[in-house]
Amino acid sequence: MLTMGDAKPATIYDVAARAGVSKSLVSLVLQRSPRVSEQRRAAVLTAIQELDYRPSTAAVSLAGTRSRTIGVVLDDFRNQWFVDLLTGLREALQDQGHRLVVADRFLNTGLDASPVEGFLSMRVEGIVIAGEPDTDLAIPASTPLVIAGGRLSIPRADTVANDDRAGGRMAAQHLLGLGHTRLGFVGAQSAAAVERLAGFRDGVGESAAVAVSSLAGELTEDAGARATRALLDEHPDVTAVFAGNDVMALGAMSALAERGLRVPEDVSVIGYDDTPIAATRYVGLTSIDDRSVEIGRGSGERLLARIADPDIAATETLVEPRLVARRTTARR
Amino acid sequence: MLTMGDAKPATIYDVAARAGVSKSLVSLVLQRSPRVSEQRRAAVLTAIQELDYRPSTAAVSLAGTRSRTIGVVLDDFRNQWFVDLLTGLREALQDQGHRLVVADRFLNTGLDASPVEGFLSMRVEGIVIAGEPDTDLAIPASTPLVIAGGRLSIPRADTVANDDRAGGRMAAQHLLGLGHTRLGFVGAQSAAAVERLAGFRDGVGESAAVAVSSLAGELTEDAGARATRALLDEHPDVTAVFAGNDVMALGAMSALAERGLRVPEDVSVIGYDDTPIAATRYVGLTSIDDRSVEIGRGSGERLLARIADPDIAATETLVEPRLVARRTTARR
DNA sequence: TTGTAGGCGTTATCAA
DNA sequence: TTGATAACGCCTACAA
Repeated sequence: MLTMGDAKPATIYDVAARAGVSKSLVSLVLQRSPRVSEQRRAAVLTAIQELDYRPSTAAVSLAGTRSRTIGVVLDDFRNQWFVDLLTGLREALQDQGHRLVVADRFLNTGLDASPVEGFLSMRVEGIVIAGEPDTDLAIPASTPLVIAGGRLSIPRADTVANDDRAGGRMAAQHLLGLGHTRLGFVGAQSAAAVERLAGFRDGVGESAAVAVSSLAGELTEDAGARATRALLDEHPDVTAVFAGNDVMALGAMSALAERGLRVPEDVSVIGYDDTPIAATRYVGLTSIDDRSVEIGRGSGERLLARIADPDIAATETLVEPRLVARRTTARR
Repeated sequence: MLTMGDAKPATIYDVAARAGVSKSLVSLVLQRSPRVSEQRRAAVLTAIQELDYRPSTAAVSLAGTRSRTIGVVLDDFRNQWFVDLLTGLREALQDQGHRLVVADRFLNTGLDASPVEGFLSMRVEGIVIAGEPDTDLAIPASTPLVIAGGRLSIPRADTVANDDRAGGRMAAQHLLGLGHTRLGFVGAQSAAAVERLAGFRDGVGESAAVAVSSLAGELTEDAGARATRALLDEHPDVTAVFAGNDVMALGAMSALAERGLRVPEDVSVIGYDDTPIAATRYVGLTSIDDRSVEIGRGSGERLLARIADPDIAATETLVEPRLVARRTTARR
């Protein structure tokens, strides 16, 4: 790592002086204006190099008409799905010259009441909320907003989310295709899980029996284990379990192991979200990929559209998920 | 979620006019100056409320002497250890009125050459680099810098990192305490792994035999599996395996399963980093907790000290790790 | 305790 | 194609 000495950051004045031009000229070069002679441009560019000049974002966004900044609110950095979401957002936004600023719900509490407050102070041009938005967030109607991956829809906000119902159907079809006829579902009373179950039932149709064990509360590993134990008590004959998400699927696998049931020889297990844990070879969990990259890209595009024209009608986009077959599901 | 109408953000002028005072007075109230009459303060505060006023961070940092912003560079959002690191950093920094801005190496590429470039443009007061820093990062000597969790030390940067050697010793003592005498290590040629192995050997001393299977390259799950196979081929009698990190430990467990060896009945396994995966009940991996929260807190404190006095000597802080015993290690 | 005025580093609007 | 000059929204002496 090189570390170069530098006392105070150079300003546009320094650059102008060194290049022997006016500050306006420097500004034009910075904005890649074509109406600058090659000669002057070169002079400015080398001055910038020599002085290690970097425009102050504060000054830029204060003087300019737009901040070129998008705020992304994550519910929790621990939920890894945001990684793919960001990838998609990047593709859609930063290539268009927008800067992404991410914060989880707790990042700057104490300074700002909420990450949204902070973003508004930064005069972001738009906000992406990843996941289920807090119901008490106060976002001015004038701020373009898109909910990525959440099911709760806000009047003036675009929504881009995984098609949970379609995912449920895919899980069903996968298991039916493997010859399973006695299926179980373990989940919780969350909006997503409810949709996934609905799709699952839909996909199963009359072809098989579905036993459901759904708990109130969180979709945790522990809940997955408890729900699975209850399921097995009631329906010891199930040969496949669809879990509301990957974490619950892990819990299900623990519970199955406790009963001496092997996965996938005795019971197949399928999760949802295709988290990194599912993708490890040690776990190798068959799962439904919610296509977070796509959700991110779609969210970014919607946001750009709304920034361009704030008055367009809000849309609701559903992204088709994809099944990733691994080691935990097998032919009956 | 409430969404309030608002066309253009209110400025300090609007607030001043509404409260019937000067902008300076408003500014004083914003800075919680005690030299303001209660009466005026109240008037300003209600005006702020009514106008939904929020100071522009751009204007604040441009006009003020300090940006009150710290940049945090993560190598990759997928490495979950940054979550705890941020928790520690928050405790140390944002309570002191500093705003945290996080970026991984790719977040704003295309706009800035690197996240560091972006931070310098924001005129951050300090930078925290999480993990191993890129060797070609150009950071002005005038910017306070601390490397959190990296072993590579930079001349003028403070370093706060996990004591890998101590962690290795702990792993050894744990296994010896459980009665194991034929130990294996699977790792890779990374700085961290080398230290961990050194500590491991140190902790074992003359009490047991250590077989090493260390590959070149990355510390991946797959490498862990390959290294473990090689280890078992050479030393089929090992009863415990210490892996360079949790991901490799997962690979080790896969390889053991392939050979029909049960964990922990036949072979104990211990990882390093105490990642979320290790903490799941399904995996239940005994691991060394590198105390990322502590590293974050320590990094924040060092950074504050360096911001207060840029000329203090750089320090190197080692944080004592902690062993977390779970299901994958058992008495011989 | 409160107000006035200048400046922070840019962009934007005019002239030249 | 270039250069003055006025904003942008706030902080900070300095004055009152």
